Amino acid sequence: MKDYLKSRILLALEKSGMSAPVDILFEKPKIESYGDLSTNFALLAAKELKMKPRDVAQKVVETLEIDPSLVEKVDVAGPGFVNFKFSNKYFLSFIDDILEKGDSFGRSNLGAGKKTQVEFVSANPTGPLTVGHGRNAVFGDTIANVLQWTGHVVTREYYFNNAGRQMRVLGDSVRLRYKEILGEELQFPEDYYQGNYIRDIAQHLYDEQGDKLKNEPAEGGFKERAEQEIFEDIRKTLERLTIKFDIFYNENSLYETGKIKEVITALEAAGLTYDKEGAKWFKATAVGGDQDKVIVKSTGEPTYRLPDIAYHIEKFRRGFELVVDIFGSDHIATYPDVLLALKSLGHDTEKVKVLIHQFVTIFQNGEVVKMSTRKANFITLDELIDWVGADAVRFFFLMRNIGTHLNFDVDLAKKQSEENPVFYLQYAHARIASIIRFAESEGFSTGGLYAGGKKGFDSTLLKEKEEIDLAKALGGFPEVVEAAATTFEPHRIIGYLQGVAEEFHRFYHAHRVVIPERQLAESRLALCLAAKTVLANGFKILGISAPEKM
RNA sequence: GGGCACGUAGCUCAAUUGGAUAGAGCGUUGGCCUCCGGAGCCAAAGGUUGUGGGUUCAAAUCCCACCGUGCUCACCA
Repeated sequence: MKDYLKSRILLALEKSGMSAPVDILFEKPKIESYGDLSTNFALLAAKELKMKPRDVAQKVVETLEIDPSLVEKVDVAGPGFVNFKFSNKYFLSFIDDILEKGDSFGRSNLGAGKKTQVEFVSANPTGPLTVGHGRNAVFGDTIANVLQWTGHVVTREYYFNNAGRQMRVLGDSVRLRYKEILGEELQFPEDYYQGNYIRDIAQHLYDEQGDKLKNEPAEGGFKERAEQEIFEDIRKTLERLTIKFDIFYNENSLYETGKIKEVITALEAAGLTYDKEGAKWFKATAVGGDQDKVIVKSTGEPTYRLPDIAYHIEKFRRGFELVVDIFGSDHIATYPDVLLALKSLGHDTEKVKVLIHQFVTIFQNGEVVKMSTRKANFITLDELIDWVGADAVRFFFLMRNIGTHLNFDVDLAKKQSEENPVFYLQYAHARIASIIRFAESEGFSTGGLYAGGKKGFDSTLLKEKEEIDLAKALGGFPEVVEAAATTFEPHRIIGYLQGVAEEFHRFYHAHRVVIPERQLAESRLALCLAAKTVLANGFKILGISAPEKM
């Protein structure tokens, strides 16, 4: 529709001897009575044309030729907006389109098969996932969904490191807890992992092997067992949220295949490194960075930057045309160095999209709970799912723009679990399902409304305001999905679906669907089916369930 | 102190990326079930968009200053 209007406007401009020095863009006016679509090109072009905005608009409208069965009214308003009001016929045509496309309605080829990687969660296996990881996980998975719906070929990837100091401490924490189970009195260091899950792992080892491990060294089986159990927990937690990864990428492989060395060599060859105080530095200041950074410590161990750079080079080498990295605001200072190094090695960093989400602040008993994996005072993602359910967890994390600091009041979430906003949407879906069941029990065949490309209903029988409004809302879905993809903001889909649910409930309260006038009933059933389809497709993207009954 | 992000109704957040009268949910107040699901609908109250300047036809949105909050400034990841 936008393309059509644009071409007509360009034609009209030409006919009246004006050129368009600006792009013609459309938007939906906030106020319904202004029309269905609006453009401000006259306001933008006025200066260039040395005319009043309203005159430009007026002239174009006068010479505009538009199919009257699609557009009912065109007028000039305010300082020079041109408003278009569409016909009911146009809105009702959405119903046919939705029923025809079914569960693929909303898909597009915006991404044109672009090979895309979404890297998210990427938590090292040192403890259970926390609420903070939850935001990352749910957001990342949904971004991946949105990109898939817009025609990207997506790989979901989890990057982790099971080597290094953190993991050594983890293993030793388990060892000490194991010793405690054997009855040994000891001082458990404050900077070790305090969580009860460490005790659980130690207990499992004891249950299986008794005291056979009492002389096992810190580096031995304790660490391996801890990693294995914790990873299994992480995987299970993610699965509860319907999150599945295609690849778990181990940082170690970058060392084993010599990729780390290659990066050092490449940076050296580019003259971007120097040695100082026994460490190797990346000369970031030479390529626009604010300060130089260490890439190899004086101990000979690389800092996190080096594997990160190598990992991203691997992403490029593997052929990803779009690389989406998702992490929390605590990593805000780390990625510029990495991008800088990639760029100076000749890689196209435009392909990398870094999405940073702000922290989740947990309130419990009216107090802020500071989260730390090492200290045991964190709320796990599993607990949160137990309290409010997987659908609500996903929905809550997706409702808000990732740029906001999210306040999550656990007590409130628990208490209000039945009045959660997610239910408003799911209720609309379940209600439609119920209507369809009822209609079938009254002898209607909803399956026959649209079968094999043949319509079994007449949408032009729908004339009520609530019917038109609902059809209008439903037609906006593909555009919203595309907007969510281009802006990387899935919360737009939630706002949209709420509007759809609202229009549906309004329609439902104003008009009965299953009525004696058979043809009208069938048309309304088709409208209901279309609404159900849009809701279900939206839920699919968000990763929440579409219940037939509640 | 530097960098990044944020500040919108009592609370949690939106606002089509610079558009026309700033919107939802929760909470508050008042209505609506002979009827396909009342987990719903309708209505009301609630705002100087942190403050002060600037840019233009138009600013919650862009620029500057200040106030406040979070994250971050490692040879930890």
